[in-house]
Amino acid sequence: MQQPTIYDVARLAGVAPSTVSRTFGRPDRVGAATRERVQAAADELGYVPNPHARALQTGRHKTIAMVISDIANPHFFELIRGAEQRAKAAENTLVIVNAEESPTIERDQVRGLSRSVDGFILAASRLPDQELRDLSAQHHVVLVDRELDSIPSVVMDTAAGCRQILEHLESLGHREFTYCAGPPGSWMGAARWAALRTGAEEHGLRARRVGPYTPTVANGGVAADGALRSGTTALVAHNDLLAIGIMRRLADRGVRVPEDISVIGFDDIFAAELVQPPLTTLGGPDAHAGRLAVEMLLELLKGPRGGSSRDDAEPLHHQRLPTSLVLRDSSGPAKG
Amino acid sequence: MQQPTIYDVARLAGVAPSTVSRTFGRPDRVGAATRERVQAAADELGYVPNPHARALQTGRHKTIAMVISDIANPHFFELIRGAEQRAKAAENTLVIVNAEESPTIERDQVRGLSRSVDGFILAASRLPDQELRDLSAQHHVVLVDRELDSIPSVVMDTAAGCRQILEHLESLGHREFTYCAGPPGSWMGAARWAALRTGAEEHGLRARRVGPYTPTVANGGVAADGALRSGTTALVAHNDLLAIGIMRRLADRGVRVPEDISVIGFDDIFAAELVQPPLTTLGGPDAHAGRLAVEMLLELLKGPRGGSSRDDAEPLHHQRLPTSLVLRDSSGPAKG
DNA sequence: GCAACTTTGGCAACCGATTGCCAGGTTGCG
DNA sequence: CGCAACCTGGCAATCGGTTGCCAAAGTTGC
Repeated sequence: MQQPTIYDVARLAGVAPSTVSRTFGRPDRVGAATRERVQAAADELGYVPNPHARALQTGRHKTIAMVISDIANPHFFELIRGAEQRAKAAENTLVIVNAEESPTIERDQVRGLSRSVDGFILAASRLPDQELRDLSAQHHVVLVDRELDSIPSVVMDTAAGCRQILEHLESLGHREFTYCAGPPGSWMGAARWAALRTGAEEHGLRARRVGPYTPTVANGGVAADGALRSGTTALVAHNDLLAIGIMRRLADRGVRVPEDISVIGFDDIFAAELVQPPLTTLGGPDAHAGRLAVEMLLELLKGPRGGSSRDDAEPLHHQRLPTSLVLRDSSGPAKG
Repeated sequence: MQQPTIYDVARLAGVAPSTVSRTFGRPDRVGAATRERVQAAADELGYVPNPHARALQTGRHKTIAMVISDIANPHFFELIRGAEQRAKAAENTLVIVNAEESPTIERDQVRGLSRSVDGFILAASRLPDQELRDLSAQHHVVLVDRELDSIPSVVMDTAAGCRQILEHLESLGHREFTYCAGPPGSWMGAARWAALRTGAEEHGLRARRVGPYTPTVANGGVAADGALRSGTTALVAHNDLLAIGIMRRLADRGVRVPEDISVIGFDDIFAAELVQPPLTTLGGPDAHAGRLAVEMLLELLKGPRGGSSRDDAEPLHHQRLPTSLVLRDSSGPAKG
């Protein structure tokens, strides 16, 4: 039960505790022979350094927290995967916590972890701007799927992505579309709508919006009904989950996809190609985003606050990753 | 940047650090007036206790780790959700780590976290028996989707569940079926096969097995081909992911489901009802399992080792949760 | 052969809490 | 009025490491 400490190791190896500490922390500060003796003793005892004791002294935990707005959303899988890989490569542990789409929970989780981790990656944070600013003033923070001031962030290139969608719709002969909005707190949702609406004109499209809806399959039903009333030929949903829910409802109501109406989602979650018809959706390099976010955070941790040279630091700040529209069967020529 | 400590609070409130500590830890040991002064000072400074310093002294972290064999498997969503809820109710934080289906990674994750958490919940652990025994001798461990010796565990009632599947197949007139096995390290997989095979006879069924396969959609292709060679009328897959992959391959090869062949999965992941045809699958109370696992672990943490009265502790040890077969369209009458 | 320099390893302070023990001040009761 | 029993709150040790500083030992150069 009781784990061995440096003192146990020191006694067994016949050296001082400080020497044991150095053997691990600064091996070059210790003679080769001694180092081996200590190593042997440590192995024999199965010594594992106590991260808390270390953190207490050094202030570094080699741990970073990733707060996910909704862990049940498959969109975050690859993000988590990528982040974990990168973290492990840097010998940091990544802990994942779930915010359940609730700002309150998110806040609590962060508070609770604030002394236990070196920094936070907030994925699709639902926290208000000001709170994020405060947070990033006190802790090391990297945002994913959200951009704010000069807080480092990595997002999918919404503008370019939405342009792809608009082009796609235009080329299929659509004259308008309806956007089924996500939750009010979603920065990504707002960005998507903004990009779609402002870009619509150039593509000769009229943009409408319904919602907001909580983006789950279950909520697709309401969203579909809401959108149908507008008599549109194309639906763009806040994300794939919502899009899939919409398609189910459409099928139930006898509306054919894509013959009667086209449906397009965001994220390219793994279920997107499994549903019937397979969903056209805007995907992005999620795993890469995860890796990048960790990398930026690690970078942030090196230079205490505000990079060395401002010129250097800037380009890292806001990363926009290229997206790609995955064409499947849920989008087709406009009816009529 | 620098977080306030009890010393800061103590100075501001004009008391000794120990009094500040007591204000939070043992409020009744401190006078009402003093308590309020301290509280006010703490609030003003935004004091948050440093969990490491506390852990160093008390040995308790109020944190429990949940190791998931593959975080990309939707099966674990609800488990995580339930566990998180229960943990939060007990004011513990739950950290989730991913083992990526690899025993090595799992081992590393556990080692790395061993001094930072009070206990582990291992979900679908891929570690060999002996290692789990060692682990549970040194730490507080609760198993999910696996049973071993007297290590506390919560699993779905495989035997009963498989009986349901067998009955279902029998009633549809099937005379045999093929089981597409999961990874070799999966205890659940072994348990499922064992239950299916031993129960087959009573239901007048002949059981065959192909595999093992890594249970992903992508691997369903090989599994389908392997199973088809056996010329079976029904396929039972290790889990829904594999089942979905199998159905895709079958569709590609022009085999109709369920007319030509029935497909049944395990877990009832959210995609199961989205695919075409919707998948018949054996589901269980995942969220409940998560809650229960945390509860058992908390219980374990109270009594250091070996409960108070053995009679009390025993019934808690192995929890088997009832499963239910969700009938959808992927299973139907045997061909011919 | 001796001064100057470099290794090597020990001492002790420190990180931020918790907690056993003790002292001073109140209160209660005879 | 005196003494015991409480109630409060402070002192100081402790948890398990890290690290600045120093001394002893070993090298090197002249």
